[in-house]
Amino acid sequence: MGRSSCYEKARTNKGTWTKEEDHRLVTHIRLHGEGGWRSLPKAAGLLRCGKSCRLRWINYLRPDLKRGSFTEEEDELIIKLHSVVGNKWSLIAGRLPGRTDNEIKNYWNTHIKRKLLSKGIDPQSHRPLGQPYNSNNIAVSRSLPDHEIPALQNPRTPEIADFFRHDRSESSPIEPAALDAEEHAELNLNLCMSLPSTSAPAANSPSSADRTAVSNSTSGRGLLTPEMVEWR
DNA sequence: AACTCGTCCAACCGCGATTAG
DNA sequence: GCTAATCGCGGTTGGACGAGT
Repeated sequence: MGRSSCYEKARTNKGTWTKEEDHRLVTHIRLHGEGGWRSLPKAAGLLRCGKSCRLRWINYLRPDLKRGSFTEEEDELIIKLHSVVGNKWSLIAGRLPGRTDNEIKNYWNTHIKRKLLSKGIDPQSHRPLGQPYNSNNIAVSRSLPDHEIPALQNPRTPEIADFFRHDRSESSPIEPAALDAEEHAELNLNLCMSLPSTSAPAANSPSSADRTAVSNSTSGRGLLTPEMVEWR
C-alpha cells in the first residue's frame, strides 16, 4: 500500500522525550484515558506521532510498571516462557506484571542470551549448543510463527490456553517452581501436538477475533481509569 | 584528559492484523 | 466486499554512558 511512516511527518519531534512532553502525555491520559493514539498528539498539544505516544506510555509512563533490575525468578520465567512461545515478547510480558515487551526483549538480547550461551545453551532452541534440531523430540523448544499462536487456545490444550488467557490485572507472577521440568516438557509436548503440521490454518483454529481476544487479554493493556494513572 | 570500545535501553521503523466507513 | 485508517508487535538502530587504555 506504500504507507508512509508516521515518523516521517514534518513538524513532529523525534528522539528522547522531554519531561514537558511526558507531563503533557500523562496529563492527557489521566483526563481522557488510554487509546485514540492517532488523535492524541494534537489533543494533548504534542508534536509527536500517535505511535510514539503509545510507545512512550506503554514502555515508560504507565503507573503500573515495575522497573528496576530483573530478579532471578523473572529470569527463569522468561527463559521458560521463551522456550515455549519463542520471541512473542508481548505474550511473555503478559505473564510478568509490571514488565513491558520492549523491556523483556531488551533484557533477553543483552543478558539472558549471553547467560544461556555461557552455559552452552542455544538461546533460540534452548538446547545444548551444537545439538542438531530434531522435530520429533518432545523436549525441542520452538519459536511459534504468528499463525501458530492460535493453537494456544486450542481446546485440546486447556492448560496452555488457560495459562495464556489470564488477564494481567488478575494474574500474579507464575512461580518458577510451578513450571518444573516435567510440566515444561508436557507444555512443549502439548504445544507440538496441538500445532498444525503445515502453515495452513487448522480447521478448528480460532477466528481472528479470538486471536485478538487472546492478544488483548494477554497483553493486559486495557483502558486505565484516570484514578489508576498517577503522575510520577 | 582524551580517546576508543562495549553495553544498555529508549525509541524508531516496517509490516501484519484489525477496525471503521 | 473493498479500502483506508489505526493499532500493536517484533526487529533494529543509535545515542548515552561507563570502563578500559
